[in-house]
Amino acid sequence: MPRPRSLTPAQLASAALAVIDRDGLPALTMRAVAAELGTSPMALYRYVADRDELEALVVEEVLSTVDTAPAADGSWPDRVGVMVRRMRLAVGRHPAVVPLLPVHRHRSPTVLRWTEGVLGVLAEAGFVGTRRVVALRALLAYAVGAIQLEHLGPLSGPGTTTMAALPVGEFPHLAATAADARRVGPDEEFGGGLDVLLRGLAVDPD
Amino acid sequence: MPRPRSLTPAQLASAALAVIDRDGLPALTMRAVAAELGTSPMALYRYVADRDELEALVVEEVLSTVDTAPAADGSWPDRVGVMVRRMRLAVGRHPAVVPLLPVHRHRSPTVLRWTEGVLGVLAEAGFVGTRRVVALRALLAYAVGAIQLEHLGPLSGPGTTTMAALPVGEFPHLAATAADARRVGPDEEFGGGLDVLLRGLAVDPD
DNA sequence: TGCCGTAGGCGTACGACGTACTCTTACGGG
DNA sequence: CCCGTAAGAGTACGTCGTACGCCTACGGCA
Repeated sequence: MPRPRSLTPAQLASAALAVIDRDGLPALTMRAVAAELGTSPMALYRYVADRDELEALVVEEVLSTVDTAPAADGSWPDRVGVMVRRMRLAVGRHPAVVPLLPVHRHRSPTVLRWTEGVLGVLAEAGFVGTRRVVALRALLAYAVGAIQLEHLGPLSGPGTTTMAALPVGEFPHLAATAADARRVGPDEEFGGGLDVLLRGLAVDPD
Repeated sequence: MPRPRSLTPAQLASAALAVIDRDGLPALTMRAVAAELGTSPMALYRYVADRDELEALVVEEVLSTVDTAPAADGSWPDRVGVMVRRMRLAVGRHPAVVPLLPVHRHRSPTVLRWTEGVLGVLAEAGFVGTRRVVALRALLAYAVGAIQLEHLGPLSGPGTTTMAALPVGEFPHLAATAADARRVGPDEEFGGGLDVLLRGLAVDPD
């Protein structure tokens, strides 16, 4: 019988995401999101307990677009590879939220479903017990790390240029590798590393 | 002839690190660091341009303890493994700074020297061109991601317990794997994933 | 020995943040 | 039609980073 709600959590999430995409992560404030929705800052607290919960909503909004069904075709490394790439693609559409992912990852239902999907493929491939735990965590660690590296310090960015200009006497390999790195695109970088990891899983003797 | 400085950047860094270790990362404020040093907040701005630069100082303080000389003995995967583990050990002594690492990593001279060391071993092992770039980035991605996972969402933490209690109907593999995960220690988790990656590099056909 | 220029350190203050508390207001069921 | 309930707005407080300007301690020179 009371007054009905005028907003949905999804509206909150997409307003917050719009702010981030437009003005960057530091611009994500309760006031900015309220303004985006044409409401007052305090009204948001009817929907989220605090700013932290709003961030979690944003993370889930970004991740909710990934297909969590186990990939269907190909060898098991290919199938796992497809699932990891799906996660990367979803994040790539909103690069500015990257720093929020490691912090709120564990609260996301999508991550749970995605993990279940990956584990299903690994299980079919014969991974059990500790070996499956290690495989999953390695894939997760690589995905989290590589996505962050890609957006916080890309090979195409100024860091690489700086390294390429380093004194060759003190940093011979670094200077040479940085020069090489400018010719490696983000897809090649991510896919190359992922392939290395999957190959390692495939030959795992344990 | 002017008045000499009464603090060193190293003193700033270790005071900031003391604050973080004692009260956590959110407690890292200009005011708190100033209090730690018995000075006023604004005095810090004679040494750093802004809070960001203070964070960079903390990161370098933490990383400066890692031995960046190329590991000497063993096969090249063992040698690379030793260097990655050194990085993890240094970070492990100050877990609360983990969220700062991905952001300030590229400014650290220690990271530059460490990278040079790793590249040296990879070069001796025959890695050149794109293949060496991909190998380095994969190692970096794994290290960054695994260290974060370890401290932001450890296998021994509440997240794993929550997953173990998930409805078995909807998440059969996840529930089972989470139960297994409670028996995997952090060293085994990190080392296992690292070994997978190194094995993948060793069989890399390109 | 004394003074003076330089730069270090401090006090004050401002705007923006998250959010606690209180009041007002709009709705839907009797 | 009216009243109970919960939604939303207004106000305000404490904390943050840090801009600005003043005071002061020091080392070199007279």
